[in-house]
Amino acid sequence: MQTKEIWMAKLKEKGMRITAQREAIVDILLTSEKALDPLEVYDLTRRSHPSLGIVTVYRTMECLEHLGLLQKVHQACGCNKYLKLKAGHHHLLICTNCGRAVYFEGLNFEDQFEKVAENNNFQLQDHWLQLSGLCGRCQKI
Amino acid sequence: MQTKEIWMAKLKEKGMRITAQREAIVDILLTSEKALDPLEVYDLTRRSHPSLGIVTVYRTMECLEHLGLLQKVHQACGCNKYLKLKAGHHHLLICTNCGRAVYFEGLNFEDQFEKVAENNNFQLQDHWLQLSGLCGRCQKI
DNA sequence: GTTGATAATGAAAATCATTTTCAATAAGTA
DNA sequence: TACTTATTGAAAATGATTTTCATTATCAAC
Ligand SMILES: [Mn+2]
Ligand SMILES: [Mn+2]
Ligand SMILES: [Zn+2]
Ligand SMILES: [Zn+2]
Repeated sequence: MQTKEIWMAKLKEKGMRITAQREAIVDILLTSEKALDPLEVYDLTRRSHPSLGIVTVYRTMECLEHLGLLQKVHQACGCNKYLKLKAGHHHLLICTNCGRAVYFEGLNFEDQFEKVAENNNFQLQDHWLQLSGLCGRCQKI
Repeated sequence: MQTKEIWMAKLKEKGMRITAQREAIVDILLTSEKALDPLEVYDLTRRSHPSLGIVTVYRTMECLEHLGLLQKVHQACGCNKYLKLKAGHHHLLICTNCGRAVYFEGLNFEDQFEKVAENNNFQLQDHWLQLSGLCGRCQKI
Protein backbone atom coordinates (compact mmCIF):
# COMPACT_ATOMS: atom_id res chain seq x y z
CA MET A 1 0.00 0.00 0.00
CA GLN A 2 1.34 3.42 -1.01
CA THR A 3 1.80 6.09 1.62
CA LYS A 4 -1.04 8.08 0.14
CA GLU A 5 -3.37 5.13 0.38
CA ILE A 6 -2.38 4.69 4.01
CA TRP A 7 -3.12 8.32 4.74
CA MET A 8 -6.49 8.26 2.99
CA ALA A 9 -7.37 5.02 4.77
CA LYS A 10 -6.62 6.67 8.11
CA LEU A 11 -8.94 9.52 7.24
CA LYS A 12 -11.70 7.10 6.31
CA GLU A 13 -11.09 5.14 9.49
CA LYS A 14 -11.95 8.23 11.49
CA GLY A 15 -15.21 8.67 9.60
CA MET A 16 -13.86 11.45 7.43
CA ARG A 17 -14.72 11.73 3.76
CA ILE A 18 -12.36 11.55 0.84
CA THR A 19 -12.55 14.77 -1.13
CA ALA A 20 -10.65 16.09 -4.12
CA GLN A 21 -9.28 18.91 -1.95
CA ARG A 22 -7.93 16.56 0.69
CA GLU A 23 -6.32 14.36 -1.92
CA ALA A 24 -4.65 17.34 -3.55
CA ILE A 25 -3.33 18.64 -0.23
CA VAL A 26 -2.03 15.23 0.76
CA ASP A 27 -0.30 14.90 -2.62
CA ILE A 28 1.59 18.13 -1.98
CA LEU A 29 2.56 17.19 1.56
CA LEU A 30 3.74 13.73 0.61
CA THR A 31 5.79 15.01 -2.30
CA SER A 32 7.52 17.85 -0.46
CA GLU A 33 11.05 17.33 0.80
CA LYS A 34 10.68 20.14 3.28
CA ALA A 35 8.33 21.32 5.98
CA LEU A 36 5.58 23.59 4.66
CA ASP A 37 3.28 26.12 6.27
CA PRO A 38 -0.42 26.39 5.38
CA LEU A 39 0.10 29.24 2.94
CA GLU A 40 2.81 27.34 1.07
CA VAL A 41 0.58 24.28 0.86
CA TYR A 42 -2.26 26.50 -0.33
CA ASP A 43 -0.16 28.03 -3.12
CA LEU A 44 1.26 24.69 -4.26
CA THR A 45 -2.08 22.92 -4.18
CA ARG A 46 -3.90 25.65 -6.08
CA ARG A 47 -1.74 25.00 -9.12
CA SER A 48 -3.79 21.87 -9.71
CA HIS A 49 -6.88 22.92 -7.80
CA PRO A 50 -7.38 26.69 -8.23
CA SER A 51 -10.72 26.92 -6.43
CA LEU A 52 -9.29 25.57 -3.18
CA GLY A 53 -9.84 27.77 -0.12
CA ILE A 54 -7.12 28.36 2.43
CA VAL A 55 -9.51 27.47 5.25
CA THR A 56 -9.61 23.94 3.93
CA VAL A 57 -5.82 23.81 4.03
CA TYR A 58 -5.76 24.88 7.68
CA ARG A 59 -8.44 22.36 8.57
CA THR A 60 -6.85 19.50 6.67
CA MET A 61 -3.37 20.06 8.06
CA GLU A 62 -4.61 20.30 11.63
CA CYS A 63 -6.49 17.08 11.13
CA LEU A 64 -3.48 15.29 9.65
CA GLU A 65 -1.45 16.40 12.64
CA HIS A 66 -4.01 14.93 15.04
CA LEU A 67 -3.90 11.69 13.09
CA GLY A 68 -0.15 11.53 13.67
CA LEU A 69 0.68 11.86 9.98
CA LEU A 70 2.17 15.35 10.12
CA GLN A 71 4.38 16.93 12.73
CA LYS A 72 5.12 20.55 13.49
CA VAL A 73 8.70 21.62 12.86
CA HIS A 74 10.26 24.58 14.62
CA GLN A 75 12.75 26.65 12.71
CA ALA A 76 14.22 30.14 12.76
CA CYS A 77 12.00 30.90 9.77
CA GLY A 78 8.84 29.95 11.60
CA CYS A 79 7.09 27.49 13.86
CA ASN A 80 4.02 26.86 11.74
CA LYS A 81 5.58 24.45 9.29
CA TYR A 82 4.54 20.84 9.02
CA LEU A 83 6.44 17.80 7.84
CA LYS A 84 5.25 14.26 7.13
CA LEU A 85 6.03 12.16 10.15
CA LYS A 86 8.20 9.09 9.90
CA ALA A 87 7.43 6.04 12.03
CA GLY A 88 9.83 5.19 14.81
CA HIS A 89 12.25 7.33 16.78
CA HIS A 90 14.15 9.78 14.64
CA HIS A 91 15.61 13.23 14.69
CA LEU A 92 15.79 15.87 12.02
CA LEU A 93 18.56 17.43 10.00
CA ILE A 94 17.36 20.57 8.24
CA CYS A 95 18.98 22.70 5.57
CA THR A 96 19.09 26.34 6.63
CA ASN A 97 19.11 27.43 3.01
CA CYS A 98 16.47 25.39 1.20
CA GLY A 99 14.64 23.81 4.11
CA ARG A 100 15.19 20.22 2.99
CA ALA A 101 14.49 17.94 5.95
CA VAL A 102 16.12 14.56 6.50
CA TYR A 103 15.29 12.13 9.26
CA PHE A 104 18.27 10.35 10.76
CA GLU A 105 18.60 7.67 13.38
CA GLY A 106 21.40 5.83 15.06
CA LEU A 107 22.16 8.30 17.81
CA ASN A 108 21.07 7.15 21.20
CA PHE A 109 21.48 9.60 24.03
CA GLU A 110 18.59 8.45 26.18
CA ASP A 111 20.80 7.30 29.05
CA GLN A 112 22.72 10.54 29.15
CA PHE A 113 19.52 12.56 29.02
CA GLU A 114 18.17 10.48 31.90
CA LYS A 115 21.25 11.22 33.95
CA VAL A 116 21.06 14.95 33.32
CA ALA A 117 17.41 15.00 34.32
CA GLU A 118 18.17 13.02 37.46
CA ASN A 119 20.99 15.39 38.42
CA ASN A 120 18.55 18.25 38.19
CA ASN A 121 15.80 16.43 40.04
CA PHE A 122 13.62 16.25 36.95
CA GLN A 123 11.52 13.31 35.81
CA LEU A 124 12.38 13.11 32.12
CA GLN A 125 9.44 12.93 29.73
CA ASP A 126 10.72 13.89 26.34
CA HIS A 127 13.60 15.37 24.43
CA TRP A 128 13.96 17.37 21.32
CA LEU A 129 17.01 17.30 19.10
CA GLN A 130 17.43 18.95 15.73
CA LEU A 131 20.52 19.56 13.63
CA SER A 132 20.82 22.25 11.01
CA GLY A 133 23.28 23.02 8.27
CA LEU A 134 23.72 23.19 4.52
CA CYS A 135 22.55 20.27 2.44
CA GLY A 136 24.68 18.89 -0.36
CA ARG A 137 23.04 20.93 -3.09
CA CYS A 138 23.13 24.17 -1.13
CA GLN A 139 26.84 23.86 -0.30
CA LYS A 140 27.66 24.10 -3.99
CA ILE A 141 25.88 27.39 -4.54
CA MET B 1 28.02 44.03 39.25
CA GLN B 2 24.49 42.63 39.51
CA THR B 3 22.90 41.10 36.46
CA LYS B 4 20.43 43.96 36.25
CA GLU B 5 23.25 46.48 36.25
CA ILE B 6 24.94 44.56 33.46
CA TRP B 7 21.76 44.61 31.41
CA MET B 8 21.13 48.29 31.93
CA ALA B 9 24.75 49.05 31.12
CA LYS B 10 24.37 47.17 27.82
CA LEU B 11 21.33 49.25 26.97
CA LYS B 12 23.22 52.45 27.72
CA GLU B 13 26.17 51.22 25.69
CA LYS B 14 23.92 51.09 22.64
CA GLY B 15 22.78 54.67 23.18
CA MET B 16 19.46 53.64 24.66
CA ARG B 17 17.92 55.47 27.59
CA ILE B 18 17.16 54.05 30.99
CA THR B 19 13.45 54.39 31.67
CA ALA B 20 11.23 53.26 34.52
CA GLN B 21 9.37 50.99 32.10
CA ARG B 22 12.51 49.26 30.90
CA GLU B 23 13.72 48.75 34.44
CA ALA B 24 10.41 47.25 35.48
CA ILE B 25 10.36 44.87 32.49
CA VAL B 26 13.95 43.81 33.11
CA ASP B 27 13.13 43.17 36.79
CA ILE B 28 10.37 40.77 35.78
CA LEU B 29 12.50 38.96 33.21
CA LEU B 30 15.46 38.58 35.55
CA THR B 31 13.31 37.30 38.37
CA SER B 32 11.33 34.77 36.36
CA GLU B 33 12.36 31.13 36.53
CA LYS B 34 10.54 30.37 33.30
CA ALA B 35 10.30 31.68 29.77
CA LEU B 36 7.65 34.36 29.36
CA ASP B 37 5.77 35.74 26.38
CA PRO B 38 5.13 39.48 25.92
CA LEU B 39 1.62 39.30 27.34
CA GLU B 40 2.82 37.52 30.49
CA VAL B 41 5.57 40.10 30.95
CA TYR B 42 3.00 42.83 30.42
CA ASP B 43 0.64 41.44 33.08
CA LEU B 44 3.42 40.87 35.61
CA THR B 45 5.02 44.24 35.05
CA ARG B 46 1.76 46.15 35.29
CA ARG B 47 1.38 45.05 38.90
CA SER B 48 4.06 47.56 39.80
CA HIS B 49 3.64 49.82 36.80
CA PRO B 50 -0.05 49.92 35.79
CA SER B 51 0.27 52.55 33.09
CA LEU B 52 2.71 50.46 31.05
CA GLY B 53 1.67 49.85 27.44
CA ILE B 54 2.07 46.45 25.83
CA VAL B 55 3.83 48.03 22.85
CA THR B 56 6.67 48.96 25.14
CA VAL B 57 6.94 45.35 26.27
CA TYR B 58 7.17 44.11 22.68
CA ARG B 59 9.78 46.73 21.85
CA THR B 60 11.85 46.14 24.96
CA MET B 61 11.89 42.35 24.62
CA GLU B 62 12.85 42.49 20.96
CA CYS B 63 15.64 44.83 21.85
CA LEU B 64 16.92 42.62 24.69
CA GLU B 65 16.94 39.69 22.30
CA HIS B 66 19.07 41.63 19.82
CA LEU B 67 21.46 42.51 22.63
CA GLY B 68 21.90 38.80 23.32
CA LEU B 69 20.35 39.03 26.79
CA LEU B 70 17.16 37.11 26.01
CA GLN B 71 16.63 34.04 23.88
CA LYS B 72 13.51 32.65 22.30
CA VAL B 73 12.38 29.30 23.67
CA HIS B 74 10.19 26.94 21.67
CA GLN B 75 7.68 24.83 23.54
CA ALA B 76 4.44 22.99 22.91
CA CYS B 77 2.68 25.85 24.70
CA GLY B 78 4.10 28.47 22.36
CA CYS B 79 7.09 29.72 20.43
CA ASN B 80 6.97 33.34 21.51
CA LYS B 81 8.43 32.90 24.96
CA TYR B 82 11.70 34.46 26.01
CA LEU B 83 14.20 33.41 28.65
CA LYS B 84 17.24 35.20 30.02
CA LEU B 85 20.28 33.86 28.23
CA LYS B 86 23.14 32.29 30.10
CA ALA B 87 26.68 32.81 28.89
CA GLY B 88 28.48 29.84 27.36
CA HIS B 89 27.19 26.70 25.69
CA HIS B 90 24.22 25.21 27.48
CA HIS B 91 21.04 23.34 26.86
CA LEU B 92 17.67 23.59 28.50
CA LEU B 93 15.62 21.35 30.72
CA ILE B 94 12.03 22.59 30.96
CA CYS B 95 9.18 21.52 33.22
CA THR B 96 6.10 20.61 31.18
CA ASN B 97 3.87 21.52 34.10
CA CYS B 98 5.10 24.83 35.49
CA GLY B 99 7.51 25.91 32.78
CA ARG B 100 10.54 26.22 35.06
CA ALA B 101 13.64 26.30 32.88
CA VAL B 102 17.07 25.07 33.95
CA TYR B 103 20.25 25.37 31.94
CA PHE B 104 22.54 22.36 32.09
CA GLU B 105 25.93 21.64 30.65
CA GLY B 106 28.33 18.76 30.60
CA LEU B 107 26.92 16.89 27.64
CA ASN B 108 29.07 17.09 24.57
CA PHE B 109 27.70 15.53 21.43
CA GLU B 110 29.40 17.77 18.91
CA ASP B 111 31.49 14.97 17.39
CA GLN B 112 28.52 12.68 16.96
CA PHE B 113 26.46 15.46 15.43
CA GLU B 114 29.30 16.14 13.02
CA LYS B 115 29.38 12.51 11.98
CA VAL B 116 25.64 12.36 11.37
CA ALA B 117 25.79 15.50 9.26
CA GLU B 118 28.70 14.12 7.28
CA ASN B 119 26.88 10.84 6.66
CA ASN B 120 24.01 12.81 5.21
CA ASN B 121 26.23 15.09 3.19
CA PHE B 122 25.33 18.11 5.29
CA GLN B 123 27.67 20.82 6.46
CA LEU B 124 26.69 21.18 10.11
CA GLN B 125 25.97 24.70 11.33
CA ASP B 126 24.02 24.37 14.51
CA HIS B 127 22.12 22.05 16.78
CA TRP B 128 19.22 22.35 19.09
CA LEU B 129 18.67 20.17 22.09
CA GLN B 130 16.04 20.54 24.76
CA LEU B 131 14.87 18.15 27.46
CA SER B 132 11.46 18.25 29.07
CA GLY B 133 9.92 16.62 32.09
CA LEU B 134 8.51 17.29 35.55
CA CYS B 135 10.55 19.41 37.91
CA GLY B 136 11.00 18.40 41.54
CA ARG B 137 8.12 20.50 42.82
CA CYS B 138 5.71 19.38 40.11
CA GLN B 139 6.41 15.69 40.66
CA LYS B 140 4.98 15.96 44.17
CA ILE B 141 1.61 17.30 43.07
C1' DG C 1 -28.71 4.41 -9.69
C1' DT C 2 -31.35 7.34 -6.66
C1' DT C 3 -32.08 9.42 -2.15
C1' DG C 4 -31.05 11.59 2.08
C1' DA C 5 -28.32 12.62 6.17
C1' DT C 6 -24.61 15.15 7.17
C1' DA C 7 -19.58 16.19 6.54
C1' DA C 8 -16.93 19.36 3.94
C1' DT C 9 -16.22 23.53 1.50
C1' DG C 10 -15.18 28.46 0.70
C1' DA C 11 -16.51 33.42 1.22
C1' DA C 12 -16.88 36.62 4.50
C1' DA C 13 -16.72 38.14 9.15
C1' DA C 14 -14.56 37.78 13.53
C1' DT C 15 -10.72 37.28 16.43
C1' DC C 16 -6.04 37.48 18.09
C1' DA C 17 -1.20 38.76 18.05
C1' DT C 18 1.95 41.90 16.45
C1' DT C 19 3.48 46.19 14.07
C1' DT C 20 3.09 50.89 12.64
C1' DT C 21 1.87 55.65 13.21
C1' DC C 22 1.96 59.75 15.69
C1' DA C 23 1.47 63.34 19.11
C1' DA C 24 2.83 63.90 23.86
C1' DT C 25 6.36 63.06 27.25
C1' DA C 26 10.71 62.19 29.53
C1' DA C 27 15.87 61.24 29.53
C1' DG C 28 20.15 62.86 29.38
C1' DT C 29 23.52 66.10 27.69
C1' DA C 30 25.20 70.75 27.27
C1' DT D 1 17.81 75.04 33.11
C1' DA D 2 17.13 74.36 28.17
C1' DC D 3 17.24 71.60 24.25
C1' DT D 4 17.53 67.58 21.39
C1' DT D 5 15.72 63.47 20.51
C1' DA D 6 14.61 58.70 22.17
C1' DT D 7 10.70 56.69 24.32
C1' DT D 8 6.06 56.08 25.38
C1' DG D 9 1.14 54.57 24.88
C1' DA D 10 -3.30 55.08 22.37
C1' DA D 11 -5.17 54.04 18.32
C1' DA D 12 -5.06 52.35 13.74
C1' DA D 13 -3.19 49.02 10.60
C1' DT D 14 -1.70 44.64 9.44
C1' DG D 15 -1.33 39.60 9.03
C1' DA D 16 -2.41 35.08 10.49
C1' DT D 17 -5.74 32.04 12.04
C1' DT D 18 -10.52 30.79 13.46
C1' DT D 19 -15.47 31.00 13.32
C1' DT D 20 -19.84 31.37 11.04
C1' DC D 21 -22.95 29.98 7.73
C1' DA D 22 -25.22 28.98 3.42
C1' DT D 23 -24.13 25.88 -0.34
C1' DT D 24 -22.26 21.67 -2.17
C1' DA D 25 -20.53 17.01 -2.32
C1' DT D 26 -19.70 12.41 -0.25
C1' DC D 27 -21.16 8.07 0.82
C1' DA D 28 -24.16 4.77 3.05
C1' DA D 29 -28.70 2.93 2.69
C1' DC D 30 -32.16 1.85 -0.11
MN1 LIG E 1 16.05 10.85 20.61
MN1 LIG F 1 25.22 21.55 22.37
ZN1 LIG G 1 19.56 22.93 1.00
ZN1 LIG H 1 7.46 22.27 37.40
